[in-house]
Amino acid sequence: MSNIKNQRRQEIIQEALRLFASNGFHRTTIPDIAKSLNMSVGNLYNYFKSKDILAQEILRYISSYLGTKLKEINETPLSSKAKIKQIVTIYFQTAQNEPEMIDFFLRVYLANRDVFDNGCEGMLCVNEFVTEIMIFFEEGVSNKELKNQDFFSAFGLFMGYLGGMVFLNGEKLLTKELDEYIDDISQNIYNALKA
Amino acid sequence: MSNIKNQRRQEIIQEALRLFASNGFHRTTIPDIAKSLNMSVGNLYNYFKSKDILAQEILRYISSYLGTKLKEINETPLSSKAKIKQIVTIYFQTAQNEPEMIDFFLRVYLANRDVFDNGCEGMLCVNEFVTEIMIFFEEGVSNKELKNQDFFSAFGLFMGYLGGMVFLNGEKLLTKELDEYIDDISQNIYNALKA
Amino acid sequence: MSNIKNQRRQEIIQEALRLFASNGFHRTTIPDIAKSLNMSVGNLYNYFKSKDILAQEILRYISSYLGTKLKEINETPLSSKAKIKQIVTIYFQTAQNEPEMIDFFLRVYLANRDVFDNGCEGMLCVNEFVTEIMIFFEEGVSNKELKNQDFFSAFGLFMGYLGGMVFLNGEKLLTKELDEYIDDISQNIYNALKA
Amino acid sequence: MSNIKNQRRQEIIQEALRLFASNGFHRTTIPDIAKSLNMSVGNLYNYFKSKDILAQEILRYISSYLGTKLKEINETPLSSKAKIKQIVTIYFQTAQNEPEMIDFFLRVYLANRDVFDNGCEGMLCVNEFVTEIMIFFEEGVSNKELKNQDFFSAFGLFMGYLGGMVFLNGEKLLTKELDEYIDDISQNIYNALKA
DNA sequence: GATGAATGAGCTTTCATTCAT
DNA sequence: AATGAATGAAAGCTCATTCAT
Repeated sequence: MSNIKNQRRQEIIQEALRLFASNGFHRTTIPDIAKSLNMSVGNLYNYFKSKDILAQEILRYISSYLGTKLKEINETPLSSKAKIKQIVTIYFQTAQNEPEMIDFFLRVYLANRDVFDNGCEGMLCVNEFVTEIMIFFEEGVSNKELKNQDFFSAFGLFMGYLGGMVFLNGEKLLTKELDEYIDDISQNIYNALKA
Repeated sequence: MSNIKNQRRQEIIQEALRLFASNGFHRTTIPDIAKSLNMSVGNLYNYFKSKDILAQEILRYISSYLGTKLKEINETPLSSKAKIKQIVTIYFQTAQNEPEMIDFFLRVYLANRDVFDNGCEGMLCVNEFVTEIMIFFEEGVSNKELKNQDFFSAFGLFMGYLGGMVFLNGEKLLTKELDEYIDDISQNIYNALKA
Repeated sequence: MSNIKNQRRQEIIQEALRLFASNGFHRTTIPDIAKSLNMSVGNLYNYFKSKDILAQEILRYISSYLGTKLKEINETPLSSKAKIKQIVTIYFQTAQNEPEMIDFFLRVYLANRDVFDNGCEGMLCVNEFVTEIMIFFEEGVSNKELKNQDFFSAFGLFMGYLGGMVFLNGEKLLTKELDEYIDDISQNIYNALKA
Repeated sequence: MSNIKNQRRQEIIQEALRLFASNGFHRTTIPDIAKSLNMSVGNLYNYFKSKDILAQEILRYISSYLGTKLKEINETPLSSKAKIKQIVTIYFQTAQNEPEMIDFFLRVYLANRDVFDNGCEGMLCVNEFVTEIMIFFEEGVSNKELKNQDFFSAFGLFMGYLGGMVFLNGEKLLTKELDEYIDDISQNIYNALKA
């Protein structure tokens, strides 16, 4: 694929991500996306052959984006406790600065399972991201900083907790800014997971 | 409203809940629901005057159902630690036996905010449920069993964590049955919240 | 028909008239009318066997009501010029005090010809009213006060002109109150028709 | 907008006008219009984004069409009396040859005020037409051919009278052809308005 | 690659009318 | 006479996708 086409694909992914995240999958139409990009509907289909496939590519993009950030954390020599705080920080920062990424998880991925049925089964499209959480966890366990338990007990805690907070924030139910919760929440997670 | 009509309303709520939970809000049509109930579309509208309002009533129903269960737990003289385990148990049992309740939260409520905009703002429709969590938490704090912190830090942990586990279960990613996670997860939550 | 039933019929006619006149024929539903009368839909159908027939009865009612008023004028020994002024006055007073009568003509009768096709063909249902205009006109002609011309040239002038003014008034386009136009318009009509 | 698309819009306007005028607004459905044009429903919505807006565009079209004809009359050096006859002639000719224009006024515009509420308030969409009547009237007054009176007294006479005649004609109540009334009616109007 | 008119199935919602009670 | 739940056809409108240019 030509470089220029590849770049256009990236632009589409980012704009569609923004729209899906703020309006939901079914309320965002292909014509909406095309118009937002000053592009014709027909041409959009030259880049992604269906709406579902576009959503799947977006999921991969997010997973890759967040995976990369987590990888940087994993590559530092910090303690598990410090890494937890870093992860929470990254997550909340992303939720504040590029809220579309987390919102896409909550509003599109979580809610429209059938869209991802053919192409993103299991963890196919969120692999990069999950892998880094797994690396973080297993290193903590082998260092004896973290308690040895089923990975998904830990993964569910991380992802559910952080997602839940972002949801509450989106609903304007929180009494403080999201980042003011970083300390409490990091501590809670650490307490839950520590050896 | 006549008793018989009220009972029919309940039947509609339960059937619609089942369908929304398994197919999502936008992929469940009013004709689908009507057909599932052997009822005409027009008559369905005699009971609920729009699809959104039907979804809102379902949300109230779930909140009331779960709120009642939590209330029973709150009224026992158990320690906070024991109550946490009870709550996790109730939640996972519900997820296994009546999965539509939890799925509705994840697939409909969480993801289609606009549906609930007019009528369920803030916590209007989930009030009963949230209130019980709040009571549980504040009693634990005043007993000095739980650490005093922002309520939403605790609420997000509970709801996000449990919801996250149910999601992973629904995705068939868990390696064990959901109820086999009860001990680990209760312990993690307790560790996170204890004084 | 029993007296009591007849009275209920009159109440229905008047309420339905009010609703049809202010919302139009198609935007007024049978359930709307029933609710407005604290009556069940089914029972309404015991009085009028279809929506169209209800509208036709209303038309007869209006024609009779206005016909009676015109008859009183015709029975006075006034000059044609004075009668014209009386007719204009009656019409505008009705438009101001019971606007539903004139509005029904404009919004329902004029616009939904098919509703009146079977049952009110020709002048079948507006007979009383038209007859009085005819009597007025022919007396004027035989007195030599009015010019002898095709009756409909005169009838169209009366009805079109007055209806047009009420429409303009309803659109809030008039710069004065409707009754302030009485003198000008009576004079114009007289000038148009006089011998 | 491309030329071809613009032309298609015109075709839609003309066909929808025909249907609305003969069946009324509510009894003419979008599928009816689309079928009449050998066009899909969806595509019709690419041209006009709602049924109401389509009706509003039709109103503008008629106002412009008739306004243009009146303008030609106004631009001749005829006396007011002669102009009145011309206007009546044009109106009745239009009613005979393109009856849909006048019928639309009577059956759609007059009777379905809510359809025109958002977009055609006041005289917004009939401006071209009304303006020419106003020019005719004011020139007559300033020439001293016509009596100086409130414009709407004159406007209501013109429009109401002519509309009323067309209605009677549509009801097949007239004993002569519409154009045989031209002389009488022109004379009546002139008598009503002359100085 | 790019355009956008065109399709048509399918959506939510409405409502005149019926009928068992 | 009275009720109102039930019917079901049909309305206005949407949108993923295609295809001739």
